[in-house]
Amino acid sequence: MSPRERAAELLRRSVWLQGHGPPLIEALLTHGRIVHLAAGAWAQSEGDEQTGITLVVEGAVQMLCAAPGGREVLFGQAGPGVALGQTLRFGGGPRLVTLICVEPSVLLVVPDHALTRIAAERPELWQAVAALVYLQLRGALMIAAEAVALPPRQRLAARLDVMARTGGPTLRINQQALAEMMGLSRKTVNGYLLGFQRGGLLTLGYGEIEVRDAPGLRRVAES
Amino acid sequence: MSPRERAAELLRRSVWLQGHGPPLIEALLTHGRIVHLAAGAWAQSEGDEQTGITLVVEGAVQMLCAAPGGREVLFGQAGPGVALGQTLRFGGGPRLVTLICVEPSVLLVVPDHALTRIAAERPELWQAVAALVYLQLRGALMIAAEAVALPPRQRLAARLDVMARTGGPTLRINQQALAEMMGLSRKTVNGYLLGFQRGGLLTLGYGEIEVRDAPGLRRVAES
DNA sequence: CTCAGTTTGTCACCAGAGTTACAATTGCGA
DNA sequence: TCGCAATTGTAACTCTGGTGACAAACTGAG
Repeated sequence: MSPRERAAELLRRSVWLQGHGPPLIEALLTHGRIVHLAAGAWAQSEGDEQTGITLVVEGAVQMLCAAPGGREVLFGQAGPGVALGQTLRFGGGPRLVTLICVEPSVLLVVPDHALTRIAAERPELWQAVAALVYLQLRGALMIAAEAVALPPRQRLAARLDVMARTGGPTLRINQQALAEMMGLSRKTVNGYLLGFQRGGLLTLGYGEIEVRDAPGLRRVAES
Repeated sequence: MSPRERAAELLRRSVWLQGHGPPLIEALLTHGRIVHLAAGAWAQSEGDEQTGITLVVEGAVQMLCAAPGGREVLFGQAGPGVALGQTLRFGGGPRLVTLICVEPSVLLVVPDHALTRIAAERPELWQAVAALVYLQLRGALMIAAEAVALPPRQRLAARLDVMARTGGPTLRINQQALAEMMGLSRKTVNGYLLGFQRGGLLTLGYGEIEVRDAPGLRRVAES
């Protein structure tokens, strides 16, 4: 299946485009651009390409966010089907989210100017964009709520549960990256993971985690 | 000044409505509803009123978010001018954000069905909604990034700086609530606040904090 | 097959935040 | 004016997680 067909399929399944029919999908594919990137590559190169909608078609990208002190903090990892919307129109400042490929990846990029062009004849596009951004807001709020409300062990369990639900039971992430995005040390994360494995909730591999009992993880998170 | 005039003024100043002119503001005021609420009252009562756009016109509301385990966690406090957009259209589940008045407040509530009605003749409304949600996303991401990247002291300083910038230098919040939304104990927060006060960064009062040196707080956050 | 680089598993030590409890202060209403 | 409730300031103790360092296991390229 060609990347374009794969992207069309992912867009058809996406929640934020539900109810808008094929024409909008067709427009996004026509005005957008398919880009192939190597592992370690920045997703947004330069120019106005850095704002708009980005859809992960194949591979996986890490999402980083600028924090005070000029630090970039890892806060998530996205696989095929995940879409990100961002814009620089408000407040200026540095880019909100940075994407870095963790493996060779294929992305569909629809820059801001392309969105404007599509919206000229299909104003309902903005409703879909609002829906997309709202879904991201939900995710970000959940992360923030977990971070302030849950102790480390529960937080880790909750995050693994979310990742397993959105990207399948096999998580391709190493413990170093996982620790970074939880705000914990690798040692601590490793300790809890081994505990979860002893409890049969998951299986640890080299650079991957196989979730075996998602409800069990949720129970840990809620305890 | 009447609440309606005050709301109109706040909407005119709002970033997310920039570039859309008075007609949209007029429509929001016409189809929306001004509600007066006592301290401690829930902002969203029931029905579909609970989704749509809510603008704080006077007073202050606490924003709570559902976390795993059925807990509601406080993650912010909003004063006049702050707008919140939410919807239940995607993914169902419980409401994303709950608003509770901390003092007698006046809100402008524009429910989902009113938005739909406005958009019927002004499709550009959805662009404004997308912008509003995007601003909220930015805020939520900053909170999440701070929570995972900064140690407690820096995190507190960063948050105080943000609050002072969005709501003026006089923060009307008690240390208990502040501790809750930072995920720290009151004792810890109290200790750092006293330290900041000794350094001349702020002044502590009964149930309020007067920020005197926002750049100083930012320096602490980035250290 | 071999080797270099990456990832995981483990240790001892220590700084720092949580907990519980109580006293002092402030604001508000009777 | 006088209490009552809310809020702030403070203490001793416990315990969890961070740090730095190292060995073992695994992967992939040559």
